Amino acid sequence: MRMSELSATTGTPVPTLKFYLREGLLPAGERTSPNQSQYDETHVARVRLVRALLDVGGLSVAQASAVVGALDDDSVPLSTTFGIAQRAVTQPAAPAASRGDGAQRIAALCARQGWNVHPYNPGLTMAARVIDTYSALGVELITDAVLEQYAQAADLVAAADLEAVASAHDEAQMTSVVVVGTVLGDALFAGLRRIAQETESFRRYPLPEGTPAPGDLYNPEES
Amino acid sequence: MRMSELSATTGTPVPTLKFYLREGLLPAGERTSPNQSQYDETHVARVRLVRALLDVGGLSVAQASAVVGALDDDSVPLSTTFGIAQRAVTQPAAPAASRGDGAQRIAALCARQGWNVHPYNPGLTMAARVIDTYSALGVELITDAVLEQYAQAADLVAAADLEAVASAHDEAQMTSVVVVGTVLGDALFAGLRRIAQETESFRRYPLPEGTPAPGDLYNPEES
DNA sequence: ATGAGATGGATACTAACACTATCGATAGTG
DNA sequence: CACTATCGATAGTGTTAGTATCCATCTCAT
Repeated sequence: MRMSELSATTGTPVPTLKFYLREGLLPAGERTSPNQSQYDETHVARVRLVRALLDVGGLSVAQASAVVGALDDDSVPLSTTFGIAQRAVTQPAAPAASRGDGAQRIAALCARQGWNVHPYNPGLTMAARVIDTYSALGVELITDAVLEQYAQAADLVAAADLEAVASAHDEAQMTSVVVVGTVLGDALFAGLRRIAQETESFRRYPLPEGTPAPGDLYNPEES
Repeated sequence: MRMSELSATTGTPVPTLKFYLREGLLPAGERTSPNQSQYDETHVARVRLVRALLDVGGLSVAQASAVVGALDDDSVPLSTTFGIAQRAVTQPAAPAASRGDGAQRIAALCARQGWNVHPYNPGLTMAARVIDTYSALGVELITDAVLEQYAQAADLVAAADLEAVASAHDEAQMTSVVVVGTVLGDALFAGLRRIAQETESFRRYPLPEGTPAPGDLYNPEES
């Protein structure tokens, strides 16, 4: 398969493919002559993966590059692949930026949940930062009860994630599922959360008669 | 309070504040003369909110602008504020882009979960798109069982979200909690999910003796 | 075999985004 | 009354994610 065919198959312009080659997102094809290369199905899959990470997962090119780098490195045991994928997709927060009690609250939550996690896990910083941000905004409604309910939900999702990983056919697919799932799972859950929020919102606060439905606020002037 | 003091209090440079004023992220102060304005605590809070949306929530300036716009518009009933916040923070996906069965699967999931949601809810598109993306990547491991576990988790989180909203002191704070919670909740859950994933991963796949711990893969050369 | 079109590699350019800097006219302050 | 601060406008900067152009091959249909 030549580059134009790779472009046609994936719907990605040739200059963009060249860009991905330059950035290391896409491995070079097999060179058949000094300026000819052959691409195959793995390249098609890789381009689709990259587009998924960028478009759906919202990663930057640099982050996506780190992710596919982890995918290509099969020397890493599966147990640690999560960490690599997580670190790749989680932007490193300013380390000493959080001077709130977020870190302690998250640590206490981990203890209550029986979570045993490495201190470098980026989720710790991420969650602590959010807690601190709530405090800084004066929103003190994120009680430990709320936090624990989030934690239970996280346990549920993590169990589902690992279940999906476990049902993979081989080690290579497992790794791929881990990496893809880490990124796409965030988006999937965010979408479901929005649906559940709306349902729960109407359950608690039914619209009075005659009030415009929320869908009527859909702004068609944006299109 | 003058602009320099607002800048000092929030740790945001004066030119940036001017930029936020231009972009409508920050309302103008009370003008005391043609070129003097007074700012108050509401401006301090607003700047902190904007920084939280941008830095922690990862929103763009345009998205943050839409969010604070929804905050400022108190003519909207609370029941629909979620929808506005959601639409503001969810990038509109290409509408006809998904030709997979993601939309049907999500619709079926909603039916099973008893979710009653407006068709314009951005979570529907978002989740459907993720499902389609999994399919396009050849990862067929997101079974309905996995999806349902995600949905249960989403219910849990949504209930916690609405619980937090319900405990707000007044309508204004409620709206604020809705908007902030929609954005920060995604980040909070993502962090907790990473922690739960690592815990669950080690539970299922314990490291063999002598294998480097995942934290040892923490790459200090990045700093 | 030969000319139209594609390819690889290099370089340069562009649009969008989030600031950042400068300017000129005025306003408040010691 | 010097001096800094402010407002509003305009312009410039650095980063990101591509696009575009060139050119010396290379391929393939005639």
